[in-house]
Amino acid sequence: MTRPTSRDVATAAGVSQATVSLVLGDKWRGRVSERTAGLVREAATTLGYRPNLAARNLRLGSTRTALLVVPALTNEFFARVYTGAARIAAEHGFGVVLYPSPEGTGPARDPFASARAALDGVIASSMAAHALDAIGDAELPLVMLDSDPTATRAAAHVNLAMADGMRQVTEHLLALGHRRVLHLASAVDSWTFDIRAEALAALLGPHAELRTVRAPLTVADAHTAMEAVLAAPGSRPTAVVCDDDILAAGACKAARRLGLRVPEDLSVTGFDDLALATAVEPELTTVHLPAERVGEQGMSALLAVLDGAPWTAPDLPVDLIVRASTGLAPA
Amino acid sequence: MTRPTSRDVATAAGVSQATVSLVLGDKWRGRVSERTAGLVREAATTLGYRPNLAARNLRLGSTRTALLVVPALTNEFFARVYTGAARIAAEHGFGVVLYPSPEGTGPARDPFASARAALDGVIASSMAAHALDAIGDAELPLVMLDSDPTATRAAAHVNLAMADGMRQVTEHLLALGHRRVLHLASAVDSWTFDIRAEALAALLGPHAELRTVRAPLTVADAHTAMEAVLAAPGSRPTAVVCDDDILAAGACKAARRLGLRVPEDLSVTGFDDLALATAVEPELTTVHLPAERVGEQGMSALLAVLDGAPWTAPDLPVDLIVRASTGLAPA
DNA sequence: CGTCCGACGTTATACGTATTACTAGATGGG
DNA sequence: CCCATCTAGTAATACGTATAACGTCGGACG
Repeated sequence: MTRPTSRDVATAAGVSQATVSLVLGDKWRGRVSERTAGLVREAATTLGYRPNLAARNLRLGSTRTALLVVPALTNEFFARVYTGAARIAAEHGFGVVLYPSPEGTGPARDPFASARAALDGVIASSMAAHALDAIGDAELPLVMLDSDPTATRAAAHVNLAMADGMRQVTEHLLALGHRRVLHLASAVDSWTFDIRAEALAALLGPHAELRTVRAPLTVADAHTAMEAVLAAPGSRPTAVVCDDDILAAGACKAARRLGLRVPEDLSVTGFDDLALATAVEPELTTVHLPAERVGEQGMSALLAVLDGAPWTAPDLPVDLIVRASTGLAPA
Repeated sequence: MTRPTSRDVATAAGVSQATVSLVLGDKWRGRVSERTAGLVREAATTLGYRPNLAARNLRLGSTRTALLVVPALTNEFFARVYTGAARIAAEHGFGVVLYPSPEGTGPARDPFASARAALDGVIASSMAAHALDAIGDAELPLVMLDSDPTATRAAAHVNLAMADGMRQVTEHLLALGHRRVLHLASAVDSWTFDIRAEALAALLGPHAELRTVRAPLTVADAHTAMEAVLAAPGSRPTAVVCDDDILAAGACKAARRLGLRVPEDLSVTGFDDLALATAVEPELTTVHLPAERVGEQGMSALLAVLDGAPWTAPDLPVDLIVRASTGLAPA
């Protein structure tokens, strides 16, 4: 009771294995009669034939499979990137396998061995720092997500207009009268975060006082970092710009714990527009990032590169969504 | 400039391809001299040799790859299940590829074709209802997560002690004096949710009044459903038991919008203990589910089944975590 | 009437690996 | 001195598929 092969189908249909392959591969225009093609298909279904992917991949020398390298799937943003990439891939008969680069801990395993499959290409987020050097030495086509276009040898880049997002945030806060701003930045070293920091500093610099505090990307860490800031003596910031909704949620909690109202006493902005942004009270003013689109474009770019076509696209637009966590600066 | 094969390594090292395979496969104890083994390894690294996984899989007739079928990765619970499964898999030289069953929309694609790889087994969540029948007809070893052990032909089951979780919730609320309880249940039809509903009704039945409202698993849906309940005339519930932290977050928002304080006026409990549970204010009293353990056990079970060993384990324990969203029933 | 051609298939082969047999030389015991 | 045993490798093969190259058999056409 082993799995039927194309040869089994062939004998069942009374034809040769090659004919089976032609029919099932849809390459029989004018090479096989309609009648025998029907016989083959019938035999295949009654036997429950499924082609052996390993054999096919070996023969074709390509697996129609891409590796997506992300820092962690528990981050909703990357789960959505995967979703987008997988959708486009499916439309083209491709698959996507994940390599969630393990957080430093443990021996740095081989992303390619762990994929357990020959790969046609790689899509990597610049935030998956741990895995990037291991990927560098591979000869595979590479698409980078959210990374410095001048710094890597990737075949294509997919970037978000992060600086523009920061511009929208800044203008929003300035219009509300805020002049003392805290940047609650990510502790992760990554190009996307650097871009935001630079943009914020440049845009806000002439008009307002800016301070920066960094925290790991968890609610609890943001909470403690923010509590320290708010409890310190001296003039408090009236607005806090966060690199991530997760940080913003922590900032809001810290404010509440210290008896400050959001947004009456303190305005808070996030980034990403995760489900979290509308789960907390007040709902977060944040910058919506089209995460699925990032995945879609990444996969599209890889497909283009595999076809030998050049690929380039403008940065994906991002949009400030004003909700309830920002308001007029307190007098 | 094509990828080097084991034969290329062989000629570079001045040995036969078989020897290369033996050395690199660590099967050369007493069959190859230490010196030539060194030569082979050296040649392999200088050439940058990587074995062709497709060829290996074809030869071995096994891919050391499992398919994980889940409803959606954007649900943090399943992202964590994946993480756990992937960790155990990696420890055994296995890989995990995902099939996030698409939500009804679109043509029901073939999970196995989309996996783009030959598979050794399948781990499926009962919540991925859309894909389950497609999986049924495959001859692959199957491990079911959170499903009725009497209803499927799975080789192994991994379940959580959901009924016990509900017991803990119920006792906690009864001890706080609650006698009018609302069950905010998931609109998804799934065994795990049925189990909870039954347990809650049975445990609470004699001691308190119970009403049930169902809502899709989003904060917004829970919000509107809950608002309808709280705004309706008649006696309000004093506690709401939610099937999921997402629903609980929506319930809290609804309460707050209507001017009710949590937990002084209304107690709310969740389920899952997602990051969301500690991101909202007040932090949610909820039932912690060991999501990573579910993935780990699922993968361990599959590995055991593949070894021909029987596998069975008690339900994974779950723990009520009392935080700030529950309190004494109002007088 | 010879030949050419289209329709319908088949035969043979290669993809890169792991593994089973086999070989050739050296060593040692009786 | 001869056979058994061990060491250090090699030759050959199969996994299941896709496809290039090759028949074969009528009928049409010059």
